[in-house]
Amino acid sequence: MPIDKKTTTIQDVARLANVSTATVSRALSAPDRVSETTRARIAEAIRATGYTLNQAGRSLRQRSAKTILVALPDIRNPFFSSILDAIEREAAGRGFGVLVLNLYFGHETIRRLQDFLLSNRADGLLLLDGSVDMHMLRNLTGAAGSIPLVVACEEIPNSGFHTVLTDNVEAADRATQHLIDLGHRKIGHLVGPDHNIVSRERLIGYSRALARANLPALPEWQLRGNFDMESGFATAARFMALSDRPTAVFASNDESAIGFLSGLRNYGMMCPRDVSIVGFDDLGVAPHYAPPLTTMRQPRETLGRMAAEALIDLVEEPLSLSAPIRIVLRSELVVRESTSRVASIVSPQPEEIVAS
Amino acid sequence: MPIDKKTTTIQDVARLANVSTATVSRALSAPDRVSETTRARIAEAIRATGYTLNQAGRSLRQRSAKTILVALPDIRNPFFSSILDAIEREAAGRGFGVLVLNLYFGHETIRRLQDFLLSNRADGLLLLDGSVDMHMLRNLTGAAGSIPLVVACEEIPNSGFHTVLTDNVEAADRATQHLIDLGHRKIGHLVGPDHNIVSRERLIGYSRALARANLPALPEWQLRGNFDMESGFATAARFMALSDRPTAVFASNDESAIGFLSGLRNYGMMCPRDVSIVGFDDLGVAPHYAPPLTTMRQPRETLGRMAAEALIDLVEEPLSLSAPIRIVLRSELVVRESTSRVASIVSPQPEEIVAS
DNA sequence: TTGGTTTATGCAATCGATTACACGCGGCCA
DNA sequence: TGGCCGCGTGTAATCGATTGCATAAACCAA
Repeated sequence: MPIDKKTTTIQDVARLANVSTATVSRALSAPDRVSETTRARIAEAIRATGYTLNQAGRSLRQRSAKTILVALPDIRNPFFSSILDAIEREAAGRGFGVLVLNLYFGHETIRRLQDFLLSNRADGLLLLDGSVDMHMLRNLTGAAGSIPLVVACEEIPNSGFHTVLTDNVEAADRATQHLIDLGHRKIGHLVGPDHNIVSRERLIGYSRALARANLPALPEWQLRGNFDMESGFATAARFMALSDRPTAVFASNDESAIGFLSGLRNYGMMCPRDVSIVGFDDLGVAPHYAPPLTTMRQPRETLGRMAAEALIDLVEEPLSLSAPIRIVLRSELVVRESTSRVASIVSPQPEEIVAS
Repeated sequence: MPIDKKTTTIQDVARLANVSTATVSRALSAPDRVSETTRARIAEAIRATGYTLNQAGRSLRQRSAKTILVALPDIRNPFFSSILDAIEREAAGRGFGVLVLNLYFGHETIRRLQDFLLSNRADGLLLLDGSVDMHMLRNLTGAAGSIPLVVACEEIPNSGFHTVLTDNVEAADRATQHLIDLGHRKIGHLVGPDHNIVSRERLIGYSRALARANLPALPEWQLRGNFDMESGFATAARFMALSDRPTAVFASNDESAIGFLSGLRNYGMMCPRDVSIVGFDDLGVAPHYAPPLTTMRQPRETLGRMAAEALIDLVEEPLSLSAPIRIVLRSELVVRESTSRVASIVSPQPEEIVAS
């Protein structure tokens, strides 16, 4: 029960154990350089004083904070938060702390990023967003002696940064192919935000699958959205307004798929009876939605873990001047009930109900 | 474009501006104690050298890290992650960093908490979990000169800690009352984990509403679960096995409600036709579920923000030896389509389909 | 003009831990 | 026996910023 008025320092331990502070320090960070008996005496003194190391002192001297900075566009998004979770676990296992930073963009955010990195509060940056300006990043991490950086989830093309991601083109292709395999010939796509790399890649994969199967790729079947439920919901109205409607839709993520289905219900459209839909991400709710969602599952935990691993490796072993790391993970198609074989040609038309 | 081989320190700035380091330091932290002209010279020197402050140095001297530690049971849970989001915003606005820590419990976790707090890496603890041992916490934060602590979301009864939460009993009462108002007389409850305070409080609110309305409170209508979708799903089977089934259910959170509904569908039960259900939390998916979920919306953003505010106030103004802060927020009932008036006495029974 | 106050700045100690260098000692080999 | 090695330890400098105290200059009131 060491209730200390003032913090106990390494000095206190040294005094009690009758050694110098240097020896105490060594006993902690390089135990084999200290004799058995001294080590025991120090251990006892530490217990007696209730000493805990002051990280600020160590950081100052060693120029490392045992902390990584994770910058992400939206913590609330379950996709990111589960990656963050995996990152935290990995970091914890290796004795690193995790600072989180919301990226809203604008100058303020960049300044904050800079502050954290250049002020020795974090030893490396794990970036879960590809839309940060590449040159700015290079300036930031290149300055002040090369701060380790790993970009995860999204890619910054031609940047040469270390990257851990999934192959979105290939996965989108496979998702679309699944619909093709079910006999669908008219396949739409809920596109993500314009500027977003991931959304562009998924569009490419979708187009590639259609092209390979010689299927029509009508521009009006590419319904633009924003990766969130609200925009998926809004998209449903535009979908219903189409004169020639797809029988299946590949949504660029689960959230937009869910919003879309929610919107379609207001028109009396049933999934998969009237429209098959395949999503992306396999959110927690996907297996319990109505209907359970067919979706591409990204290995989120693996992704977060490997990204954290890579970053911490870089932090601990800064000698890596070799080629940039590039880890590409494979997503897995999870077939549930939101996709089915295309209905016979003369399927019953849904009642046309006005949206609420 | 200050590409620095070695970090630039306050010394470099001082040299260039022809002043002492003391003056540079003051120019940064107490600008009004430095003359107009000197300040300008220093500002210029800072720009020229690309100086950024070394937080480790400052922390060491000032014994404060400008960082708070947020400890939570599960980052992936959208409920927590949106609170975390609000916390981060508030902290960012006040110049504080946010360290996150997953609590898995067991000795390891406690040790990590301790490390962070006692090592000067964090100035205060924001705890989003009521199940941490109170005495241990008091030891931790009481030792080493009183580390500020705010408990949010959940309460640690009789602990006297500063707390920000919602009134779960009252909200659960109101949710149940909503079902009563719709004419339901047989109302079940998906109970959360036993040891969890929140889940206990919601059970109390449920019971209170039933008692007030003189409605039966059969023990077998309290279906135990775990706050997650899987357990909600599993609960559906037990529900179906009941000889006398409730016509409405108050679920202790949205996730279990969703899992439960998902399970019920396998038995051909329709919501709200056969069972009305009200959830808790208003997760993002709630308005877009099928059916859209009636639920109690907790003011998550407000809660996170206020908790962060309170904690940072305490960190910055440690003189508060007054009464513990206690902020109780009110939740809001959001009525959607998962609840409806009770069906007429002789409602058509659902086909009994075997669960898949 | 004088004594006192304010303002702007510098000097140097300090925060707590790490680590380069040095030293003493025992053992080993030639 | 002398020289060398390596182990265990201590001494003291160091990391970068802050701050108590001192001082000089400027200002003001009498």
